[in-house]
Amino acid sequence: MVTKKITSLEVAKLAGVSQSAVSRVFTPGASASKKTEEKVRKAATELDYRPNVLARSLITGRSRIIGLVVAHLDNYFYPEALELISNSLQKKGYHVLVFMASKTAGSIDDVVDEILDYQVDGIILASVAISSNLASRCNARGVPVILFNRSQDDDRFSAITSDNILGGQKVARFLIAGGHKRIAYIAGWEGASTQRDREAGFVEELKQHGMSLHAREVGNFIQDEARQAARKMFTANEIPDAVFVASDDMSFAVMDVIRFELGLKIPEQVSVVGYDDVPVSSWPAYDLTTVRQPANRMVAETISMILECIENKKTKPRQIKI
Amino acid sequence: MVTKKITSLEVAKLAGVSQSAVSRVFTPGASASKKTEEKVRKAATELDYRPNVLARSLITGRSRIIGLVVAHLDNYFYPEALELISNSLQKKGYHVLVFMASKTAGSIDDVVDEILDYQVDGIILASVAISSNLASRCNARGVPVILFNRSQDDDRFSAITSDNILGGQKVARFLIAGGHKRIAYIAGWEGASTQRDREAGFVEELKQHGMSLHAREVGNFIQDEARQAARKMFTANEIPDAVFVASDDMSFAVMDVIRFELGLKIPEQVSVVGYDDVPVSSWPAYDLTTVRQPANRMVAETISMILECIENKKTKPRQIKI
DNA sequence: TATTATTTTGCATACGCTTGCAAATACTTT
DNA sequence: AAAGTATTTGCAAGCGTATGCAAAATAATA
Repeated sequence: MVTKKITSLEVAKLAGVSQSAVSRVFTPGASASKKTEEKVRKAATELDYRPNVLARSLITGRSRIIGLVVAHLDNYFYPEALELISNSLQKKGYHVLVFMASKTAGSIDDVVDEILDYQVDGIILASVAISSNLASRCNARGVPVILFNRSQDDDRFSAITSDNILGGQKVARFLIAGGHKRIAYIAGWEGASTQRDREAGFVEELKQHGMSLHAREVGNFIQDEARQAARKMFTANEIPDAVFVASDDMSFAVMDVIRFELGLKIPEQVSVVGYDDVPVSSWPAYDLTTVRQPANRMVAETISMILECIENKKTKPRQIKI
Repeated sequence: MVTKKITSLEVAKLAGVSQSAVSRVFTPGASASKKTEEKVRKAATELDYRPNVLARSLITGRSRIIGLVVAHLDNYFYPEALELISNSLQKKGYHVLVFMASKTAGSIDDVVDEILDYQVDGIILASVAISSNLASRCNARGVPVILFNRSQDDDRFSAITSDNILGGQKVARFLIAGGHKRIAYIAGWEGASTQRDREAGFVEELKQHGMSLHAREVGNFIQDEARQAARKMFTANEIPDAVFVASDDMSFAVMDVIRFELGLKIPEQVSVVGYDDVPVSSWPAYDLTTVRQPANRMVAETISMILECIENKKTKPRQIKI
């Protein structure tokens, strides 16, 4: 039960070679003759040996671990992203250390500190903001930080987002084309760049067509608050005939209020448009019109960017819109 | 930019103490005088020093990393569980290394190998089966393995499940009490213990009341297949007046088919009962009757069990039903 | 075959930390 | 103040691996 740990040294002994030889066999790109390689592999299998990644990291300085910070997994856009990210990294030989961050400001910094303790090769922040102080700390340690689905006015790290402004514009055009006159908006958390851009694009495009928001509430990307917002908005004097909700997640809550609490018909009396295109939105019970976030392309971009930063320390951070 | 790494030695120099002293200050339970502690902490803050977890692990043999294998994040029960697990472990000073496992059998073993490379202190398999061979390898290395939401006839590892038999029974009683006569079942993947137990309890309880399944199809826990199953089941000659679906995730697909493809009323013409109680099920658009899986209690039990195994190597694996 | 160019190998050191041990310091007690 | 006890400290070894260097083995060339 208390089985001894198998080290490269034991394998070396059994194979009749030096410890370095064993190491070389398991280090891609190192030189070892066919013959020793064979001997070593045989011994390794026999002893069920596998190199200790941690010890290796200590020397190489690379852990092949990527820290991922996620705020809320209840918005279904994130499980999807997480799955994609983890899978892609796995293929490249990296692995994901997950950290949950409550939205309380300070906690993020603590969390990132913990991440750094693990000597991660890079950090992905999914919809999470980072303090300027912490940013420099990561920078100082040469750990690249990438913002996923959020951008920040700080050129010390890269940010991957979809083109939320364009997305907002498209929704506006869509609703205008549908002949809607009283167009409303339910915002997400106003600290989020995604929220700001979506709204900016939306309002801007309305303006281009000589229209303005008929009503506006804030849902903070939280279903409960979105429900409140919807109740307020749709019990007012003149209710909107269309509403753009800043995330699918909130949209569902809004639709529920509109249909089941207030008894209005969607889309006959009110049109609802969401954002993200999470799987549920295509389920017939909601059948939500929504703006597709190209999650897989965003993830692909994120991965390639973070790997590039890791391989090549001098890569400059970039902000990418998809 | 290429900032030197700050090691305990540098802190020691600055603080005017030995390197061991620094280590002791950062090792809970080690002895250090008030005075040195102060000096060290001051120097550490000044240099922004934090101990290297990896180096520490190399010595202590504990990495404070838990490997978590998840198959599919698209069933919303798992994001929830993942969030809970990660949060709880974080509180205990552990962290989660996530691995996605495609359902293809072999890949699980590869994945677990990769996990072991990281010298994890324990492994949690969420709804994933493990080969017997691998089980012994983990055992040999003294790495506890815990099955979450699945059990297996192998007493080398612990398993945490809810009482799926009881759950199935309850559903049967509920439907019988509702006066249903033609009760059907849509199964999950038949290799899963959760599926088997749910069905066993369900069928058993029907039998107790002198009834048997009116129809049965297999959905494999996959929405597409559940849809197929529903189509087949509800276009037959005598359609069921109630159906128990082995997971919420499948239930939604089934409901969609019943309501929107076939135009039947739920619950007037057909009753649908699911399993898991994922958040969506309580949304009014579905308003699904479902069996609550006590996710937080299951997680709590999982955590306490795995920690116990880690602290105390001689803890025997146990199978727990909640 | 003798010579040179190339590849393979082992030795020894280092990565950043913890920990047993013994010396040194601080605190009690008579 | 001396002896004894408890606490703190530094030294040095070691965790399991990668890697520069020089020696040894092999391949290529003359």
